[in-house]
Amino acid sequence: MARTKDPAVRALLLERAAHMLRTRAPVTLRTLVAGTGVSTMAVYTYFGGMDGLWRALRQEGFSRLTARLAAVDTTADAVRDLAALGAAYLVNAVEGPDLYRIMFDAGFDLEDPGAADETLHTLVRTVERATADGRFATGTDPLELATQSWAVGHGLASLVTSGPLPPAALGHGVPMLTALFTAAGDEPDRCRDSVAQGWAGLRAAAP
Amino acid sequence: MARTKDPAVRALLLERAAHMLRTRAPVTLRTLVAGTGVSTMAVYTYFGGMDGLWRALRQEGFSRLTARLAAVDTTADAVRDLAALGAAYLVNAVEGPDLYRIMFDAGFDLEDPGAADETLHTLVRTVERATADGRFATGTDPLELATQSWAVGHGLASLVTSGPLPPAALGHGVPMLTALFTAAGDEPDRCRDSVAQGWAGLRAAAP
DNA sequence: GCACTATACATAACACTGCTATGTATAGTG
DNA sequence: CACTATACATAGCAGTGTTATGTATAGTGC
Repeated sequence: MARTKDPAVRALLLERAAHMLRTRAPVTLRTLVAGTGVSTMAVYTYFGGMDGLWRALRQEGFSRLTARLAAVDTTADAVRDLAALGAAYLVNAVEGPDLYRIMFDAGFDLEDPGAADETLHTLVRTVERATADGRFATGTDPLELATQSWAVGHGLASLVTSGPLPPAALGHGVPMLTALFTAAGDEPDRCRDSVAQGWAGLRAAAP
Repeated sequence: MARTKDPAVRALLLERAAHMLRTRAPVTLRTLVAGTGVSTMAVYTYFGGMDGLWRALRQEGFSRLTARLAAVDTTADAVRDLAALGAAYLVNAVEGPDLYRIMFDAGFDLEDPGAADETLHTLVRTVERATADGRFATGTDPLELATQSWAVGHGLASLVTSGPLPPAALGHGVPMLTALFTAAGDEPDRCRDSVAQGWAGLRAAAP
């Protein structure tokens, strides 16, 4: 019926935008398309405008985060895995601070609102596994504990990437998660070990 | 030697900017001065440009936060006070979400970098008091626990004001702080009581 | 008291932003 | 193969923050 869109162009613009964000170059309509050969109109045909580009970029951020969390391997120790997920979350944030910042900007409107839920769901499932293994009290609400773990991760990631806290502050994740999991019923010493192990698998989370 | 600046103009612009932020009106150079009688140049003489205005606005955000925390009354129960400070922090964030968001934007460059430290120091002093009262273990690092409490507060505040979590999620602050303080050595039941009491003084924190 | 000067402030133009109206070439379809 | 809907380029628009220029005025040395 007519010319069809080239998905490669969309991917190129998205990749270039992410790169410019990483190198702290100002991402504007004209600077984005400069050098790519495509015209400014491409942004409108593929994203419907700059707002659409930012939305797609937020989506991209969640996709990368999801991939990061999926790369964390599952072991017999669910509490360890939970800590490993937390560490992976922080690594993702500090490696792409600008992309991470954008993910939580502008009223949080995404192309696919389920993307954030999926991230949270990974945590929920791991909490359920830990509870099934008898690590947490039987009455534990998985969504509640997962949300609290997320808040801890986001709090640290945000304060570090924003500037007020130095990168070393990410280490607070260990005692904080340990406190959270212990309060949920895990045996203190064992919990400390599990969290420490999961935290050590911090490098393994990088693809 | 020459004409002197009128501090009232500066305060007026700052107040108006904060109001426009609160009412979600776009804050731009021209919309800011529109109707005030002053010209666009005023922004440059008083703030050196829009960047300076944003910096001053961030400063204003920290000032209001500091005032909020100072309004929290000190009781004999330091752990209760610590929870009350956390609640006040959250109230401040949800009552002025846009101002709060700005506080942690743009690389965190403030006019007075000590403003954030002062906020944190309020928490540090309260932790020290709780430790002196025998609530926390003697080896407790006040700055460490204060920072962790801040991370909890900021994590919740940020996720709620950004959208992913509903306002009701602020209630997670109770179990989270309880877990943190219990891990620091406080007796679980007593801690729960203290935190609940501090959290109840949530309305009292409003000036 | 007064000329002098440095400063606050207004006006207008500048380069830039995202966006849209218009025109053109082309890929898919009957 | 003609036709049409669509991708895309070009150019102009209103808006942004910033800066150059001019003017009036508040403070200071005499």
